[in-house]
Amino acid sequence: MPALSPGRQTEGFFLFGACAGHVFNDDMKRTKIAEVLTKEPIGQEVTVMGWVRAFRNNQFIALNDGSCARHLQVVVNPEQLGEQTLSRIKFGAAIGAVGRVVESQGKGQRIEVEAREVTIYGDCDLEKYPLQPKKLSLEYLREHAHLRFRTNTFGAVFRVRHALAYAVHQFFHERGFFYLHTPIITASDAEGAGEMFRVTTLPLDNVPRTPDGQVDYKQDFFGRPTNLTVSGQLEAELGALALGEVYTFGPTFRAENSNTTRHLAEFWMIEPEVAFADLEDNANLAEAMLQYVCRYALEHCPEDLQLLEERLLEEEKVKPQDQRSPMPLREKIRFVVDNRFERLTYTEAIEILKNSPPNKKGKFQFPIERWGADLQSEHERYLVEKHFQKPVILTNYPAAIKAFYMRLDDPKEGVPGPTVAAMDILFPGIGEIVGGSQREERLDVLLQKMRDMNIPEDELYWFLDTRRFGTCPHAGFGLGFERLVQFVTGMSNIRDVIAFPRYPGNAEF
RNA sequence: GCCUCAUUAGCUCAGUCGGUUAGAGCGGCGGACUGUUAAUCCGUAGGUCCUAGGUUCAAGUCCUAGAUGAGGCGCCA
Repeated sequence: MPALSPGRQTEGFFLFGACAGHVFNDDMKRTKIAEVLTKEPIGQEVTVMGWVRAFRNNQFIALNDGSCARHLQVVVNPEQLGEQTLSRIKFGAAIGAVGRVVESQGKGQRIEVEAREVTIYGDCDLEKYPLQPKKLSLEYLREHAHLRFRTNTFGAVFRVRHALAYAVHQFFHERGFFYLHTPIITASDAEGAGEMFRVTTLPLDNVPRTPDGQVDYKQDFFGRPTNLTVSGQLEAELGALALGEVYTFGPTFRAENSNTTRHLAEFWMIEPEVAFADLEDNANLAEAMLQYVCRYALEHCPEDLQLLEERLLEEEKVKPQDQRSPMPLREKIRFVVDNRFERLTYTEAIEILKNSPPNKKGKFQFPIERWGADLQSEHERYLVEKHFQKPVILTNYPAAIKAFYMRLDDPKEGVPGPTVAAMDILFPGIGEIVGGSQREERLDVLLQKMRDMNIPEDELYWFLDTRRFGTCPHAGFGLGFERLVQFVTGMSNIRDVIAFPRYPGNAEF
């Protein structure tokens, strides 16, 4: 690490990292580029630090420090600077500059910094540096994910991701929800949300066995088999039935061999759980939350979203017309904020799909024939993207295709079979972004369901205790955070909205 | 897990019907440049044509298998 200021390096870096504030070290104040560009403190001297994005005409440095999408133009005097320093101002180099903020003579920016002093913190060897000052493919950048934060696109994606995460907490906090940290390592695997990653300290090359040849988990760290969590829902229910309204927001793990643009083996999930709430309350909450966080991003990330919108436009130029987004990115987000989501039952959806042109013309790969079949993504896409052209909340699915904990509906005229109080929220381009339900709070109904579905009661005694003692109607949902980030940033592959994606065959970095 | 497509210079890609010495743009490097905006101009280096087999007088090009990547499907959030 190049010296910043002898004797105070450690403290300087600590402060810089810890509070992201103004103090860099005691004799040097770093002003963030976002602040310089917003406040435009003309005539004042500032110290800025960042990474060189372009050096033009031996004079003009485009400097970016990650605080915002825009670059600050730093103007240097090549004669005053000297050849030695001049030759080290290269794409990717970390530099600092001290100088006066002035109105720019050029057309591309309103203000610039006239540097009287330039410090090189870190050189960048461009023969070896994987990034180049040119357009790089997302696939290439994915292979260099440790450096892709330094590009315009990924800078924007991760600033927007942060804003969305912050907005999620703000939304729930404002409504009196408590943030509950549910366990990441869990012994429960009866929920059936997906394949699990085993957590063990047993030696794989010499696994202890019981006399009958089974793995002896009594000798494992926890004295029993444990896995990484696939959902915090069951634990969140325990919290909700005491604290009233809780939410979780944490990492979730699925060992499914999923190879798609919307699945990860490690992803972040938001799971609110609300006591004394039914399915309608649940749908209202999910809709309000999605609109709140989308509005927050529109208001707080205008420049990043503009950049991402232009990027998407550029990316879609090469696609045929019918595969392009019907609206520019920000308009699409605004549309979600301003319009009520379409709500309909599974039974109603089946009727629409049955009579839809693609079904009648045999265009669906899986034709809709009977009530009770699970909807394929082609059907969901038709409803969201063609029929309603807005987010859709589908409710009251057949009980047979949904999880055991969902509340059994009262029989209803015109509905061929038993249904549960489930809901899925479908977004254009993303598909299922939310899955939730009113939970089965009646012990006898729940036990019967568990027996029918072969779910062991004794392992879930703690879950069933909520129904044994002071049970109440309650509901909740799970929202895939990366899918939300996908929607808001317009990134088409989920691997590009999480810093270090985990998926089959890939755990780099 | 299944299906489809791709893999050629650092990156993005072209390479005709199987035929002589595999090209371009960008990027890099060297130089010029005191108002640039993906700066510009001049010069220059850079190749295991993914790997292993096979067909052929001859393979970047055709065939087989594998690896890697992308997209779609399933599983879901």
